[in-house]
Amino acid sequence: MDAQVQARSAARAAIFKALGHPARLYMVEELAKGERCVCELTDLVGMDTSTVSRHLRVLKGAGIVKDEKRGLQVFYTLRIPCILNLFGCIETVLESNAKDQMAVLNEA
Amino acid sequence: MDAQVQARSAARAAIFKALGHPARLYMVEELAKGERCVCELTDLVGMDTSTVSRHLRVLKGAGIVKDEKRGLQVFYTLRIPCILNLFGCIETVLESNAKDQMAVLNEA
DNA sequence: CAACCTCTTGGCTAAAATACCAAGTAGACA
DNA sequence: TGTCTACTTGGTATTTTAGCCAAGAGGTTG
Repeated sequence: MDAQVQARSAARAAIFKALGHPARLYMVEELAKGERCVCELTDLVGMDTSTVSRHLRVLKGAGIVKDEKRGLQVFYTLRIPCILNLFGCIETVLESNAKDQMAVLNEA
Repeated sequence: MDAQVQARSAARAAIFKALGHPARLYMVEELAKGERCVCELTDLVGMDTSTVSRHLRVLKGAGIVKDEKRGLQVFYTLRIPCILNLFGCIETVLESNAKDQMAVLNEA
């Protein structure tokens, strides 16, 4: 793994990493429906506002969302809609995992 | 975020999380070309065998790869080829980030 | 069966992520 | 101007992740 390959993998991995948290992923799904302010997302995930704010910063840092302040509120938007395409394959993996789990249970 | 939604997001996020490490992502890309034994992957990423083995366990735990022992070696294979479809969108995000970065530089 | 090879696991340490509360910032509005 | 609202940041404790070395497990081969 030379320096260039390393850098490429690191850049890609950073995006997956940003999506690799339940609350962040859920917020991304919600943002797919349209822009949301921090307060809405906070209600949605049921964590402290400060925690939600930090999660949003991670998503922003990865380039997945962008923010815009209007009045007192800050609205977040999905920057790259194709993120949603990812979910199809993820679902396939989950279904496959579930099937394997069933197979294991049947063996017992 | 009720229990069911929480569980669904957690399951999905776990897969992204597994992909969210440079070495693991690189190995997935390599496995896209065909099965590889641990020793080949170890050479490729240039880490300790034990570290590579642990990374592979993470990928296996997420249901992304499967393993098969043949003789002394253990061969890993991609379990769900559609994982590769994910990269297209990731690349879009990276390109978009790069553009923004350029814009910031030009402002200065 | 003894030496060897490939891989996994135990043990440990260092670094990073996550969550909360408290405090700060910035804008709205009486 | 003072206060309220929406959000971010500082500080901190806890948990998780990542890496290596050493040791074990499982198969091969002389």
